[in-house]
Amino acid sequence: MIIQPPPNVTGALHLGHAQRATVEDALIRHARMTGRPTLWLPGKDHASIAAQYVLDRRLAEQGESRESLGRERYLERMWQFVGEVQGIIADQHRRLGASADWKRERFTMDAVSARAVRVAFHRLYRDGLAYRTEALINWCPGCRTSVSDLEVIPKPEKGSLWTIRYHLVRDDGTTDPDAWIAVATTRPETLLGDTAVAVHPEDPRYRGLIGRTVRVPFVERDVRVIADDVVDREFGTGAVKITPAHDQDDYATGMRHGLAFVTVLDDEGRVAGTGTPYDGLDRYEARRRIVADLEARGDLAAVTSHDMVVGHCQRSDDVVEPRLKTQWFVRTGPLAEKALAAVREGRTRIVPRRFEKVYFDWLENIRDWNVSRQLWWGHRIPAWYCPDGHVTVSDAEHGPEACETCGRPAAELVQEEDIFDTWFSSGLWPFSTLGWPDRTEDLQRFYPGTVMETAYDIIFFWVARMMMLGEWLMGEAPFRHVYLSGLIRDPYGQKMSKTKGNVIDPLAVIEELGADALRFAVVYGVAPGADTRLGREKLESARNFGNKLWNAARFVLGTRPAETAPDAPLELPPAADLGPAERWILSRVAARVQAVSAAYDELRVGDAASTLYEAIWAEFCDWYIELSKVRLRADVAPSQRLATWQVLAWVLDRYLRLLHPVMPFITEDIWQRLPHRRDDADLLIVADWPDASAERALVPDAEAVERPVRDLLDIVRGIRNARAEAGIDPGTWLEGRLFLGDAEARAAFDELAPAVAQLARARLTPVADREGLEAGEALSVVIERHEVRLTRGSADLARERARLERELEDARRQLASAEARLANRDFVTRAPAQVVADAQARLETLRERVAVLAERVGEPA
RNA sequence: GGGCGGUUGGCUCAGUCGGUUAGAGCGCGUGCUUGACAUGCACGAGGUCACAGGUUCGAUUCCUGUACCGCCCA
Repeated sequence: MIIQPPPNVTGALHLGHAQRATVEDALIRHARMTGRPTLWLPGKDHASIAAQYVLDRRLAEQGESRESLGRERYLERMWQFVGEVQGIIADQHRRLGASADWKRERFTMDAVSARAVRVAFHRLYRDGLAYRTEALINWCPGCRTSVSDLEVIPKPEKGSLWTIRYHLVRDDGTTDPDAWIAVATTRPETLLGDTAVAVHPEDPRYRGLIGRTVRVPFVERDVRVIADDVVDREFGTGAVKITPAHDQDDYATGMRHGLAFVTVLDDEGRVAGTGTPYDGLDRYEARRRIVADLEARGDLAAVTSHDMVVGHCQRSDDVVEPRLKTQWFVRTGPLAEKALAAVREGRTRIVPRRFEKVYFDWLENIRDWNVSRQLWWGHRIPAWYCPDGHVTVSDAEHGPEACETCGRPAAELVQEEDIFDTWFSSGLWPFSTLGWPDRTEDLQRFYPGTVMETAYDIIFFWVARMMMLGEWLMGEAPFRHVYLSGLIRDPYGQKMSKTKGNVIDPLAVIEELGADALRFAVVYGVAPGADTRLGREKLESARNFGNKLWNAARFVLGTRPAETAPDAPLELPPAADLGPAERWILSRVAARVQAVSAAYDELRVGDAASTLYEAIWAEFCDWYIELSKVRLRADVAPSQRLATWQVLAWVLDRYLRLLHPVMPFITEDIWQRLPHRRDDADLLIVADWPDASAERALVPDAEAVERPVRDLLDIVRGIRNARAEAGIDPGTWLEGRLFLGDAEARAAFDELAPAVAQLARARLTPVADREGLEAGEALSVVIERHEVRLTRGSADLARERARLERELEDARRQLASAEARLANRDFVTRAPAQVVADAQARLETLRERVAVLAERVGEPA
């Protein structure tokens, strides 16, 4: 069960979505094939700020604005706009092959969500966790709303540090032109809201000034010099102005010292209410004027350039201003405690594990959650105020019937103008999508979910909030696993962005290379929490892989023996008709089924993809298909030809099933053309997942089955290498003799001789012992306990000798190292017996190899 | 300032509980119209596993420190 973290309703599919959707889809498809009940619930998020930002720009093009329309008409336009674009992202997910339950698609602004928001807030209010107060919040003058701490992006900037003189006030109320305290500030315009000057209590420079009164320029406000040990004596002059209504630290200082809080900026970031000529000026214009005026009156003591960090709005990039505002807050302490416990107790696991620390740190230091936003697009806070100042919070669709406190009728109540932070409704998503607060069948069946997948940069926004609200309102964490994916970057490790122009559009990739290629490329080899670099090459190699699979399927389908009935079911031949190569590939398949199943179970989709790439390309195509060609030839007994083809079809069927979650289109297409078992489903998407133990039961002893064939394949490789090194044309057939060092390999060769000959382009006559190899000057290939001697005069014998000498030298070096190791008494006595035994066996093999090679080269061993 | 992650062939990344012989893809070189596939096949070159110490019979792997890169938080 997976609830899709809802993408922004106004957005378009980007690679991050594509990657997450692919992982989620692969997990869901795997679960579906294993017969588990699955639900993948898709949705869209209304994204207040982002949506308003987009709509406002559109409106501006038409010469309209939020203000000119008014709230009601603005919202009409928004719904209209959302109606136009809301299908886009879902369609794009469909094109990617996302097998979500589209009938249940949900939207954070639909009626069910709206009700969930009201009920949740009412519950929190009743539980004493929602309250309204005036507090310092982050204000974005561009978006004209408060924003979350997380939406304020600190950016380093070159600024200035202005040193300003505040003159001391004499007993007669006039200022002393010759006595002042110089304060340093990066935001001189805020001096209009200063209500104190602070120095460090132990700073000898200012000890005599503590308690004195100074006058703030322009507003002519008299404020005291206070002592507070948060003041950094090293910064500037060691004296700072205190603006409690416009600075986080000053706010705290103001609270400690009981200072006045004077607001001097309005919603648009203009100076307001100061009674000075600066009123109505933009904050930066006011800054310039104030600096100039200070200079004119001789109170600007110094200006120095200053490196600083300034908070910008994530959405509009405006500089965020701290401001006092009356807002609704959610008390996070009790919520965070539960959310922390769920992970600490292992009820929810974060993958990869190291992100648990990030989650803990954040929740342990969380501040109360400011849920009010001064926007229109979103869920309006269900709080009503009566003329006497009473507050009524209601979860009823049309609001309360009367004031909860004094009973005044609804008509006299006024609803809160503000809406909820988008993340409030997102936080309810894991259960609001299932019908909460009703105890629906879905809710009982599918809550909590299995996996929540999202990018790690969104752990606080989504994961933490869903955890808090799920624990509190449902009494249970909303998911068992939190899977954090990494970010997709360009081939140089840069984040993709439109301004950099390095964006890859997933839809263009789907057009050109196909959805399967895109899916494979974005999951191939990726690990949870690790960023991925994606470029053209990787996309093309994913496309090539699909092409390879397609061609392999063409081979299998095209070599179907005429004897097989067209509707013959997929089945394996009797064990007696299996050759060594067939047993080998079946054993390899069993290992892959095991590995891929484990990978999906452990959410390692990237590993599943890599494993299959290797299995299908390097094992099935490069070796088994090549081996099978010989056994499909017309001169082979029909029963064996049939058996071979059945194995080909069987293996292809297994790999199609294993690959289906990642590449659903091509696997389904091919699978439809293959024969099936009698009890198979009609569609691969709902076909059975292969069972690892059943596959293994076909060829129980993996090592006994695989080793002889592996040895023969190594011999083929060795012969190819020797030929190439000796400069023999690859088309030339060679004659040779083959000595095999063990009975298993000999038995395998009895059956595979034609295939080995074909692959190595060499007709090999087996001999009983090494003496039988003597056949004049020619190529020698020494593999493990086996040896091949090729008689062919066209070889460049000097090069052949050089190759053998190189091999001999290499073998001697390895032998020396093995001997040294075993000569070490500490190793023999302290290392585990198995390791020593392995080393011993290896030593023997190397000795023999050195002896044989030395003899071939003509040197004494 | 605190925390996290990374550093492995030209590039991108794997590397199991520490076992001596470190893998893959791309790129590169050589040769191939071998009847599934040139989006391909075969073969090959290329790595003192960032650096310095430590633990160990043995370290790419574990520990400490250093350098550099990236990210998160304040």
